[in-house]
Amino acid sequence: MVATTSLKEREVFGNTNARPSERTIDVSQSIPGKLAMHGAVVRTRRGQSLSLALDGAEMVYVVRSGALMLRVAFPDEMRQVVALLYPGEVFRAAFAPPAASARLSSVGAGEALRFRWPVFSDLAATNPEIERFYNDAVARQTARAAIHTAAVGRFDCRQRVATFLLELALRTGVRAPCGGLDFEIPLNRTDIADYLGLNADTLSRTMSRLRASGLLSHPERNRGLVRDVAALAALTPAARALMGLNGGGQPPA
Amino acid sequence: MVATTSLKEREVFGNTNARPSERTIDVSQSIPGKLAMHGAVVRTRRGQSLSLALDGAEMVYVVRSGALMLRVAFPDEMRQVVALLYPGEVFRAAFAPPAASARLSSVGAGEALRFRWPVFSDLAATNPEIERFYNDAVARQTARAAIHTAAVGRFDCRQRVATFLLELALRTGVRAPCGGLDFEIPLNRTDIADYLGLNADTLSRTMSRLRASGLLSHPERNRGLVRDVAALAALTPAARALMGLNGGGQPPA
DNA sequence: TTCGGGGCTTGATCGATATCAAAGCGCGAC
DNA sequence: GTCGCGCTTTGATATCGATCAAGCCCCGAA
Repeated sequence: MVATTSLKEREVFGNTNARPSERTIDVSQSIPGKLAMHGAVVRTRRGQSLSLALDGAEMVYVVRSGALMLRVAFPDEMRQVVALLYPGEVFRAAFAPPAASARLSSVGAGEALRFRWPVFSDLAATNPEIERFYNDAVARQTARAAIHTAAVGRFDCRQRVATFLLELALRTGVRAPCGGLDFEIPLNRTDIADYLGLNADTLSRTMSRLRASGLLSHPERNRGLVRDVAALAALTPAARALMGLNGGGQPPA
Repeated sequence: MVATTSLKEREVFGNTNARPSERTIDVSQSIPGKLAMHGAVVRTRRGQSLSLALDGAEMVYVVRSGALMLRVAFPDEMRQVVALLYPGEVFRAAFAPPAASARLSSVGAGEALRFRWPVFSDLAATNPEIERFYNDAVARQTARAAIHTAAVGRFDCRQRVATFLLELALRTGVRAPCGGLDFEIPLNRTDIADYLGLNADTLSRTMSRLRASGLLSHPERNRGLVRDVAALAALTPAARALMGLNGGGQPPA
């Protein structure tokens, strides 16, 4: 029930040498301070599952750093990562479909605030700032989900991968010395494939091609560097929509 | 600003001879009565567009009957119907991604309540019943969207079509004399294809095959009859999830 | 009645992506 | 160090669904 008071961004966004102010987006500001006083702080490791219910109560999570991932699974090994939740976004257990083996897990290391829904709901009802935060977060997430659905339903393989990379870069990237964006890729290939509705082999091939064409490089494992963000954006029809949603964070010239 | 008081379901769900009580679901009850006193009633015809903003104010719609459809479009003719909104569901303009040519339109004839978001938001803040209605509707829609995303990303053609038909049947169907479900199909082939992320030709072929196998029949144009709902459900991995979401409405034996 | 048009269906073909299989690589255990 | 395992990459092949094109059905107009 007691919250940590200050959040050290650099710890959780990987040990980049960029100062926080250089991050493309800084949403941590938008999480109302009062929330931290009532929620339990959960520090997550990569892959860790977060429970959707506790003692019969529906749970709510507010992402502070890192990212969460909602995956649903159906019979016959069919899995789909339905959403990636970045800092400032909110997950309520009722967002997960029933009877679909929904699992909420952490992508990389991070931190979230956890509440029981009845408590959170009361907080929102009595505090306009929290109410507004929740409603806005939900709306933003819904809009991002719409883009994701369209990508998965209509884009070809390269467009999907470009969409994913652009989203990650805009969300979590830092300006690299060369002027591009440097970002962590906290998902493994299988998870990315599940997010994009692709086969892992096909995904690997596609990323190899992007690397071969010079659009993408891997300064180190689990890290991506896009030198020419505009060129990457040109590969996905959703570029403008993504930039619009990501707080207009540094639209590449 | 003045609302109609009573809603005649039979008018808007097609002229079936079923009594309302026989409908699989009746969500109209769950819309708080107070909402109707503050919202403008919009009667919609098939294909009619609903504006996302009016005089600079963000709009909200609450579906009372019929259905709404949110479509996004990207360059190169890429369209995706991102969500179908059934009675009792809510749409806020901020749910639509920016710069993605989002369009909210009516599917068939129906009725919706329209609000300005600031007004709706105030109503919710001061009225717990409305607050709860909104939050629950959003959660339910998010869960349905998750299933839809998974279907579009992972299911093959037949599974997608089966999912769509089952969803429609459970949502809007009435028990047919033969024991199956009879329902209106208010979308044309192109719209269904856009919803499922399929080509219209492929969709047509798939539905033909379902018809040939006896699972589906068209008592009349724009109407579907599924005699053996369980057999249809067996075709989609999402059957259990859909039934879970649709208020447990008549899960076929 | 014929005509014309839009939506739907169906067939033939092609291509993108899934699938299967093998090899490469990184990394921790020992 | 070496082994072994899991993740990733790459190649060869199969397949499902998109595309293109023609024909059909329904309906309204003339």
